[in-house]
Amino acid sequence: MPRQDRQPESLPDATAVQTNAMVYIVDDDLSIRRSLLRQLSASGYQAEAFASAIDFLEARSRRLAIVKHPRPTTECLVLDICMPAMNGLSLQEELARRNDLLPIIFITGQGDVQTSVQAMKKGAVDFLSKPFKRSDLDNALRSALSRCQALRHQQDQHLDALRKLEALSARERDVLECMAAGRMNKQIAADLDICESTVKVHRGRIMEKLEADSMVDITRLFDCATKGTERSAGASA
Amino acid sequence: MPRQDRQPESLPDATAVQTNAMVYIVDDDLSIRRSLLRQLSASGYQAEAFASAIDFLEARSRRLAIVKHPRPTTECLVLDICMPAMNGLSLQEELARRNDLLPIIFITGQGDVQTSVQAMKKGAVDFLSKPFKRSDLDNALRSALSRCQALRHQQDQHLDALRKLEALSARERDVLECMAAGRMNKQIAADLDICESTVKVHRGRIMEKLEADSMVDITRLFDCATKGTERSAGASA
DNA sequence: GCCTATATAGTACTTAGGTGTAATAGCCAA
DNA sequence: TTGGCTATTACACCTAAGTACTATATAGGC
Repeated sequence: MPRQDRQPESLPDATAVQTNAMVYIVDDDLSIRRSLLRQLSASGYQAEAFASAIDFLEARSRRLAIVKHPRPTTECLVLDICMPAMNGLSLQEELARRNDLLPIIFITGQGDVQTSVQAMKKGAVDFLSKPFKRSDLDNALRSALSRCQALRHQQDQHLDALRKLEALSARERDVLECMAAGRMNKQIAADLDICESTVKVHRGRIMEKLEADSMVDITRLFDCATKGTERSAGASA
Repeated sequence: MPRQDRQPESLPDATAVQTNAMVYIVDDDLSIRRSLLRQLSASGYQAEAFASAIDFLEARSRRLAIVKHPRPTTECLVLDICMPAMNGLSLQEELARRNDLLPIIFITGQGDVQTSVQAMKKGAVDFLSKPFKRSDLDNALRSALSRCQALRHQQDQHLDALRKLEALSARERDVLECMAAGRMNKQIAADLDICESTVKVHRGRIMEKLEADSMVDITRLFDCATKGTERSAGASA
């Protein structure tokens, strides 16, 4: 039986991170937005500015609803802390609530220690006080976009694994769990109180549905689907 | 052939994090040290205070040299930023250079945003400005000790995997890599230009040396040893 | 009722993997 | 030089896993 081709599993190239990168700006100050747009453009990024957190969230919901799964660009957010209506920290929290892994660089006029620490604890990439050096922002952008790629790659793998597991029937999942625990067919049969030939049938279907060639593939797929989508930064409030 | 018993692979119990926990204090101000020692004691932690970063590093080197591998206690560091000779950030860097995963809670009198962000970017658990609420410190301690346990568990697994791989001969490692790539015996034989029976012999020895019962074990062990000891926090300067 | 998906079981056959024994050869250190 | 470790190959044997086909039973949807 011919197997499907395996995709080359391309890892992100660290040197070409900002190719086609998109940087969002959220700041209530028009002059700051203009200045950032200019600078980002000059540094070779695509950029889009929003005057409020609400505007940004709306645009983001719309965009994610349209393009859905295959998000081609690497992206990050440059976010002002102090804004009327909804401030930067609230926007950060809302994005986290939406499970949106968009990396955030905070910028602020009069930042205090407590706010900056709070932002960093919740996973911000950097926290720059105005006025900041252009190189500081560039470094932060590189870091943020690189993190975006890494997170997206990890999340894509996780979602792909989950999607495949969902294609299994309940019984097949039972068998898969036993397989991932390193049990042999006869042991699985005893565990589930069925006979070995049945286990073999399930196993064959599992291998087919999961597009796996070997127990190595099965183990990696299972572990990838099983581990939570761990946030790299400590998500303690 | 009877296999060795497998250890129960006990995961840290999140509710009992501070059992036997050790908290180190580094601050040049005697009154602060005394006050922290009192508070930590009252909260049920073991605590030890040092007047300078140098003192602490010396004590730590001595201790790690003696007890070596099995470090029984969960531990973290409460560290002042502003100290003569070697300040808190430098101590943080030195610990990172030593590959010491000790989680750090910074405390400071007159902290500025830049310093706090720098500390957080390098993986600090929290950054408290004096005077801070007792509950803030307690929360930070819980978070730090929990991170300590998680990191240590992860590091122990990684070191154990590496130790086992080192027991393999060069050729056995070649075969192991092919196995971890999901290759079959005949393919491995072709890859390494040896015959299949030889591959089987290597494979048997590998299973024995790695104390593995199945390809599931092999895959997990290999992946655990292969992945770098990733620092969870972004280690970008 | 018919069709489909699923779970179950059995049989027969093939391939892959693991074990045991034996033998040869190179290398290094006592 | 001898002894030990490693790598290699061969052969025989056994177990585990995978495949193919058939068959029965159940549940749900049209």
